[in-house]
Amino acid sequence: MVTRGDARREQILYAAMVVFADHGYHRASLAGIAEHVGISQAGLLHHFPTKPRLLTAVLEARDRLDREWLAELDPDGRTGPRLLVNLLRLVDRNRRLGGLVQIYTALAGESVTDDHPARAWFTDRYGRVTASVEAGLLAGADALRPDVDCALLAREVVAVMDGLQLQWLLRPDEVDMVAAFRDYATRLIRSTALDPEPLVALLASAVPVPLPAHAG
Amino acid sequence: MVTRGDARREQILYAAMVVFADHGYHRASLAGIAEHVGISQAGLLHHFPTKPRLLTAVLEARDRLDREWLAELDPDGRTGPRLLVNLLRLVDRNRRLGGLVQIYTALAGESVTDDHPARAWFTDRYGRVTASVEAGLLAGADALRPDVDCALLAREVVAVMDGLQLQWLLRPDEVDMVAAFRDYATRLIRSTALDPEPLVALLASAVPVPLPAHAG
DNA sequence: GTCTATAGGGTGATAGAC
DNA sequence: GTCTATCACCCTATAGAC
Repeated sequence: MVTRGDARREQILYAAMVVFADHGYHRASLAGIAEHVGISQAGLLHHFPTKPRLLTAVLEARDRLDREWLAELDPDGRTGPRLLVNLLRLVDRNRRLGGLVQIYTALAGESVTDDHPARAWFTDRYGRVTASVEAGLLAGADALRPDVDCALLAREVVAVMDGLQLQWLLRPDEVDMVAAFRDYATRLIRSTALDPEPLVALLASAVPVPLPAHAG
Repeated sequence: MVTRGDARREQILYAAMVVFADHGYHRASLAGIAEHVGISQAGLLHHFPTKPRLLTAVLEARDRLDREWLAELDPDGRTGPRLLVNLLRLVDRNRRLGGLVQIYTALAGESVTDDHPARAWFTDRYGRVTASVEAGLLAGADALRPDVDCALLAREVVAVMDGLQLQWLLRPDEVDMVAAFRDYATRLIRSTALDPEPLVALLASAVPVPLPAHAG
């Protein structure tokens, strides 16, 4: 539950999300974030005492958002190859959200450096995300060919989503992540599911309007 | 050709590669790089007048290294699905190189932010890399099923390599990128090549000693 | 809860001696 | 080519008034 007194905090969190996405963590300044909110830098520090703690709060807020999206995307707890249909919808959602997704790519890349304050969080998050995808695959494993390695496959699926996102952020108008992921997921289903064609059809119609590859 | 007078420059380039990889671009300091070389910060600036120009030089040096590796990996200009065997070798090489690969992930993530000095370079590089993979696939397209979209597939392959690398950098001892990429490439060949099994066998023996997934 | 003022640290780049 | 010294800047965080 969110009390009324947290309104300013949420303003700051949102502004910090935007500024971290635009400049990364180390280049973002507290003064810049405070300016977005319309307060002074010292005023900001009243709500979040240090910069790393602001970052932590931002990442936790993103976590909550992610959980809401996943719950909304996957109300029936769909498993096995059908999971890919939900992930395709997630890719499409990320595309429409634009800059707010950038924070992951910008911070994840930055975080691989030695003692980055977000490193533990990302290490953790990848563990949870891949484990969750793996669990989804395992739960529907009876619809998959028996030689599928769900652990390796989970890492692969997450890797494809991240890698496409990086290419898309660098060239949004030339890279169609939805088309690329649909192509990937279709081939993946055909090579791992026991009864692929119904799922392939679902995938083809999962995201309402497939965009042309080079839309202006 | 490299003249003897460039020795110091190369020392600096190497040190910069290491420090950028460890800390990213913005957190790396010229003084820190200079210390690795054993000279002063002002001494460094005699060879590279500004920090962005040092970064550019580092990226260009990595480019040259990459080209040498690719030439060595692919002496016969192998194309089509066989390209994947060479890429698996590249993944293995990256694993063994450790920190020197990190510079790509660290800088690529950082570069998606608005006006990062490496952004244009990465945008360019992804264009070249995906185009080169696509060209390789197209050149061997007669060994592929006719419905394969080489452009989308090229982006996908690059995405898998990048995404796995990020996961591996965050948890080097838990993520086996070679195994994951081999698994991916095997499935990909089976679902796209007209005569997959010889290539699958090649893939299975391509990297001498497959590591156990959770080696200590 | 928000402000101004400032301490205290680090940075990229320049000037000029050797 | 390399150094020391220094400038000018930006940053996080604190102190204390309102």
